[in-house]
Amino acid sequence: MKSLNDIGILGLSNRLKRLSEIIHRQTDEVYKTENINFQARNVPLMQLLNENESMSVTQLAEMLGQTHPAISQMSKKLQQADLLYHQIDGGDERRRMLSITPVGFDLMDQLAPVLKDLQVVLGRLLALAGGNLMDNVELLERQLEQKPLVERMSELRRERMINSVEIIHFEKEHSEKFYQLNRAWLEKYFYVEDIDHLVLSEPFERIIEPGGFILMARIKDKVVGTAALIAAKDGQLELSKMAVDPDYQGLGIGEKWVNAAIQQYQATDFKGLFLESNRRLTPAISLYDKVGFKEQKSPYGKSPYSRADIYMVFQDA
Amino acid sequence: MKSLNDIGILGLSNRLKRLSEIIHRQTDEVYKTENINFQARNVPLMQLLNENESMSVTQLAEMLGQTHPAISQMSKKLQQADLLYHQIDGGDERRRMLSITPVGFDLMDQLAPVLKDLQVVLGRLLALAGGNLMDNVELLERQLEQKPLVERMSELRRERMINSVEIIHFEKEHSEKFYQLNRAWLEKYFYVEDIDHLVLSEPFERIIEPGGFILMARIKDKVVGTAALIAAKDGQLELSKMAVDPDYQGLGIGEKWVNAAIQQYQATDFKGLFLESNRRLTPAISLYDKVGFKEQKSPYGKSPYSRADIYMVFQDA
DNA sequence: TTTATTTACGTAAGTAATTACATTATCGCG
DNA sequence: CGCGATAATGTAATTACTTACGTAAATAAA
Repeated sequence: MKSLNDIGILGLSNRLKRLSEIIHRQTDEVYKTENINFQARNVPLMQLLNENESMSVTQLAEMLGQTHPAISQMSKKLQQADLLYHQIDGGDERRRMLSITPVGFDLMDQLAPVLKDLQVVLGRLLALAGGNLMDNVELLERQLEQKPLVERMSELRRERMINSVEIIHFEKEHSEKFYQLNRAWLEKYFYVEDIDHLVLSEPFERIIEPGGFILMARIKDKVVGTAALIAAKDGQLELSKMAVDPDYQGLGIGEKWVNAAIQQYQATDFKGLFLESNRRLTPAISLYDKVGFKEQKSPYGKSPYSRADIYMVFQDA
Repeated sequence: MKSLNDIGILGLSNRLKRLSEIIHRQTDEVYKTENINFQARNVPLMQLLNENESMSVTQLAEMLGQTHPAISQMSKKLQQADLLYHQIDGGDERRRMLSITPVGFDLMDQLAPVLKDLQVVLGRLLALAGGNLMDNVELLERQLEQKPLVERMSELRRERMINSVEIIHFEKEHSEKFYQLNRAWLEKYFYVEDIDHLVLSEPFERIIEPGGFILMARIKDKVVGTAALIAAKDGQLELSKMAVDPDYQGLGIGEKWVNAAIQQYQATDFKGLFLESNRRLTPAISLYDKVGFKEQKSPYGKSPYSRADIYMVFQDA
């Protein structure tokens, strides 16, 4: 029969809980055999108060990694047992500063040698387990706090998606998709100008025949992006018609995508690569900047596209 | 303010629990964002059934490390949700074999890619944490199962006690204690013979003056054991009058104690060490054997002590 | 075969936490 | 200086377990 071990890491959480409970139960057992009438779960709280004289409920909750109701309820019971008492903080009337009573200190004194011994015993156990279990647990905790699983999951997918992007050359059957993606992009951010319609509806004639290129981005047979390298004056290429399916935006495809266009340019004899864009598209601009496009004054004067207000030239590294 | 970290290993249990809960909560969150209506806590159970077709409640409980009522309750809910069903085992009418329904399999299919991704993400996390967290957790669990904390604690104390035993030479002020310990021992196992009374009441005159030794075992100013090396015929020494305070018996003092006597013998010019005892005292006999005393036929014939029925001679290693 | 013990499972009750909500005090800002 | 936002606490309800106990089937012992 297959065990949870084979099933793997997902049982980790259960495992941790179980180990925690074993330690808990066994520690309780130790106190019992020592004739100390006290539950293990209260010990960390008492220890903190023993070290710190007096602390508020939320402070304790934070340090013990529990919710404040948990501490509130514990403190209530411990106060009933005359082990703790509280005073209202002078500065803040909401705050109840908890402290240990004389009875509580007696208990702690009684507990102290047992705790010391437990420390030794557990220390030895941990040494057996490589010694860094505590650190590892803490590390994991911090990591998960910084970046929760949900986020890590979407990162993984994003990564996978980026890896699965293929760059292919334009074929006749892509014409419609080319038109759709670009039109959708234009309508989202600007409006479709006459010159757009002209170029988009006849990509082969307007871009490829004059010596340019069109690259399509494909993820699992689905075309999700376009980019065109159009032959311009002075033997230069213009990067243009970059559009990505909205469903796949923000996934980091962009960078891979622009780099593919640059490579394509570098494989040709053209002696310059530039693009025109709009300052409003800050994510795009910063991406261009990142891969090596730097802003310059346009040598052409006014662009045929009214939306263009920035001119960037690729600087070979 | 001092944190739980400073307080140390005793917070381990809490830490583990907390980490477990974080993973749990975050995994739940992942399912939610994936629009899978399922709780993380049920996953290991479903996985086991997915791998194994059908299992009984107690089998599942054992493999998942939970109690059978927990599984019973879970299975009830999962059956209500039409994810599981049960059949009564042909061979054993008490046993309810749980299996996944078609609806359940659909869910598992839906879950599968998410689980795979989670596996990857957690795998990376664990790699960060050194990679052997799982093993360490498992190791600790096994260790604690084999030898619980209570036992480890008493081992620690025993160790400490053995270390704190001091061997000192007999002084006049020990006379009374010497008498008491030996008398208590005799009364417990046998009865006090006349010759005992003679020797015990005048230790200095009867043992030390004729060239023998008396060693006392002391733990923190408390004398807890006696042993005498009595000069016998043929230039031999007889180990005798070994008595340990009942409160300190069974703590492993004995061995240290006998070895001290042997060392004392070896520091002298006596050319032989033997003892007489009774076969009923099996723990003592096996201890003597362990440190190097071997049974022989008594060369003296009948011992002056009627309780003696075994004669053992120390064999130098 | 009868009888005692063990095993499989369920139900009830208890526990230690949680979330959700209510209350009151403090803070910050126009 | 008032007034909404935030913070500190408590209480209630919920949850996911646990232990304790009961029942019935299976097994071992007499």
